[in-house]
Amino acid sequence: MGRQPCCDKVGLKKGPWTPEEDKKLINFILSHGQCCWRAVPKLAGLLRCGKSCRLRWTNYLRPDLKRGLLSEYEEKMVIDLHAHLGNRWSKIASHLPGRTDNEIKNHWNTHIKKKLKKMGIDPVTHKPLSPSTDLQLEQQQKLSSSTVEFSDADENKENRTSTESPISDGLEQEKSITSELNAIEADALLSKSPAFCTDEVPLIQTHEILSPCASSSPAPSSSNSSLNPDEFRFSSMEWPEILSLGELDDFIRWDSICDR
DNA sequence: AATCTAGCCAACCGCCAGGAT
DNA sequence: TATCCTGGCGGTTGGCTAGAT
Repeated sequence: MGRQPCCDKVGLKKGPWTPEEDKKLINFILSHGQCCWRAVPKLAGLLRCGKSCRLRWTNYLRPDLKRGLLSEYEEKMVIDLHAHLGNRWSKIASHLPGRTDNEIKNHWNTHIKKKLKKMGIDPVTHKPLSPSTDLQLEQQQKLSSSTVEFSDADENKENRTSTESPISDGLEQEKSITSELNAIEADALLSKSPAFCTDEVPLIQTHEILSPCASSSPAPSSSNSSLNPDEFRFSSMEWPEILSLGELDDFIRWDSICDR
């Protein structure tokens, strides 16, 4: 038979997280890494669903998250990626280090959509909304000239919409996009880093968080739960408020937790 | 100063794929 | 092989805040 249910949802707290709850969750993840989200709330002393804990961690508490608005470059990346991948926010987020799918989704819905509409571009299809005026054409040219180019993918761009083709094209296209983007991102991020919204620099760099044993692994993306606990162990680091909370020794290792 | 409105964003909900039993 | 659970994903909601009246 299968496993036990994630949570019974009875008597569980919902709504905004309190600082206390955050502390408990951070404490727990710091000392045990990410594993068995179902067990986290119980062992961390939280009246929350495991799912809620995972979401809180990945979208808000993860130390490698960037804060603040998306930079102009990140915004362009999002637009280009959306044109190719559609509403696959997690895929898009995986190309933007330190950004979460939720954050990108929100930013798309609240800022980028409006921006594109203003420019006469359909945010869904990435095509002109109506017969373009000179102004709209000019704006579109500006946008396209400043966006990240996809050599192969762009050739077919005209014939498809974000909702149909990018998804239906399947994994092959995504792979090519991904490999192109990796190269593009590396260059672009490096070359732009001096002006890369300095107030959005992550509070803590990934390499400062992960212990040497995990150094061969890439920085955790929005979905890094596949890491085994030994690969995802925090090194001793400064984390105001958190490390002073104590109680860490009271927890047991994930190995034994997961066996239960 | 009080009320209303719109925008933003954190969090929830429901579905799905993959894995465990 | 069938059943069930987990983790992940995208869509949606609701509360908070700032600006307008």
